[in-house]
Amino acid sequence: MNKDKILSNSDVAEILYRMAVLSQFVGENAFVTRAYQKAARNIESLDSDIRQVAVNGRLRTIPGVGRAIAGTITEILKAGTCERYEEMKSAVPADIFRMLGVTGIGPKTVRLVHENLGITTLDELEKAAVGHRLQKLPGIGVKQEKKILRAIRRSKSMDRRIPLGVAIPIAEYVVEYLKRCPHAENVTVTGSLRRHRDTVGDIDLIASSSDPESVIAAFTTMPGVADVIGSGTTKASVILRGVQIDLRIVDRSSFGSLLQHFTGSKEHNIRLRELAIGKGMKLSEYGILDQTTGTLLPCGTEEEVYQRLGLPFIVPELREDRGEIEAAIAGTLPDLVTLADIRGDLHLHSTWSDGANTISELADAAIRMGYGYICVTDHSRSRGIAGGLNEEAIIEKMGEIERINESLDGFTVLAGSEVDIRSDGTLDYDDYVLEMLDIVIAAVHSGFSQDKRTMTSRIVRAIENEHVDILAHPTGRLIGERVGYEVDIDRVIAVAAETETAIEINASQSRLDLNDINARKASESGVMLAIGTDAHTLNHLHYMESGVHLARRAWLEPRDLLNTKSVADVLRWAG
DNA sequence: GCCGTTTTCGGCCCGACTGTTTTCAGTCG
Repeated sequence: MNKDKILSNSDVAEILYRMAVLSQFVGENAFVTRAYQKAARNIESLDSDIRQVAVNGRLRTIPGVGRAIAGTITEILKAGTCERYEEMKSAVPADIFRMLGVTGIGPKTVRLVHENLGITTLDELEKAAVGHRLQKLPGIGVKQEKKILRAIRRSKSMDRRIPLGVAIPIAEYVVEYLKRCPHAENVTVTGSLRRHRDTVGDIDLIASSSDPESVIAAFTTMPGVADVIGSGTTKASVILRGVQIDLRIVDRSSFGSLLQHFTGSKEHNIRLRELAIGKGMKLSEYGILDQTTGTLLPCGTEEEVYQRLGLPFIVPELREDRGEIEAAIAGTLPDLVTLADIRGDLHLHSTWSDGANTISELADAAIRMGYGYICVTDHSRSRGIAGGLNEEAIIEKMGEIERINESLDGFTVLAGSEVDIRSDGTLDYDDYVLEMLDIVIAAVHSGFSQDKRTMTSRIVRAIENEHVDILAHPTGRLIGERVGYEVDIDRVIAVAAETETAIEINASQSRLDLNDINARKASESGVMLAIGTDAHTLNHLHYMESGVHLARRAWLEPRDLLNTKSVADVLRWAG
């Protein structure tokens, strides 16, 4: 790591996560690993800047940070690394993180092949498996060697995380298929997909059945299954269209317990189990065991699980151990926004630029969705490739919007634009044009390779323009395609709070930008958020649902979002 | 390595599957 780099919370967390991995390898006990992970997670979701916390001497007020880790953090902030980290790194194979990234290969296996065969990279491990050198090692046989080889080849051909646009249709296909099995009941999506994370690692499904084996058999022989990774009497995993799908089956009486368990997150469940122990209970996917009487109480519903632990129900989107359990205990869980609270869509493209539908068609669709308004935000003049409008065209477009509004009752089309932020931070229209528009969305669409400092001041300059109402897709990421430009998002959030500029939650399944953590940070900093679908065709309007789920993961309530307000209030807000 | 209205030492979430060392370790979620 560059010594001169200013470290963020996530940089520090990243090193601690790596230390957690390395600690497993150098033979520390498992609780050391957990301690590093816990500290890393709490630093990652910390509201304040870790540098400031360190300066104030308050590192040990962070949960999971004790004397040793506080010292480690201080060292990292000063030097960009720490002695213990470097020491552990030098004792392990160079390619350790890639090897451990392969499902089925853990620290014990890596250590075994390193010590016995001198293997340091994933490619060497693959070669050793091909040359049948692994099966001679203690604890590894012919089957284990084959399994490792298959896992390596699979991981090389697979993306690590899958965008929702890919995962959701696959999940729907499998659920529909299983529902047609005569013995499958309650087929339900769980895991990170049910928590509505922006990407998922695999797809987790559960079901109940009086004949689990027939359901497992149907699952593993389902059309499209490319590989069966494992198959037991209650659980199986397959690969379908390059995605791993896990199915787990239990008795109907403990369905709620199972649903809760497999929805996760793992961290949330660990906290719940710790809480259960404190109350003399033991929580598992089968139910809650009363330690004093030794009786197991299976929970038929998820609500029952939380109720028995003395907690209000916690919705799946919040189950990340980011303070939801403390809030549940204190009775301060947020009253989260729902799709029904959304009254309009503020980011749409029409045939005036690169959209597929006319303004009237967009308005009709929005009316059918129960909205009170939309804001049509076609591209500005520099986006030639996307049909960006020059000044004359945008004024003509405003005339059309006026005519459409005259024909509508109880619904309003707002005139907006998604205006390019030029590379120097100026906007793509003169102020007199911006002033005429109801809503101005500013967005970066070019010059992605600018360095962090330049990009940050470019965006800051744009949102300091008094006509800019919303900053669109603030990091520019495209899930699975590009990571986004370098930007100091904390600085952008701070300036947005000062200038009262809203920040967009772009609901497009390939963007979902801001993400949940930053959206929550922005809201806590006093920034208004606005969910926009960035729709280019009518079916994109339904991305609003993904945007709402993201907002819920960011702990947002209706009042935190611009597009839960009436059109009059939106216009008043935009000034 | 962290933590404490049971504990400053002795705990730390729970269970399934797989393969192999025939009673259990490694890995995963």
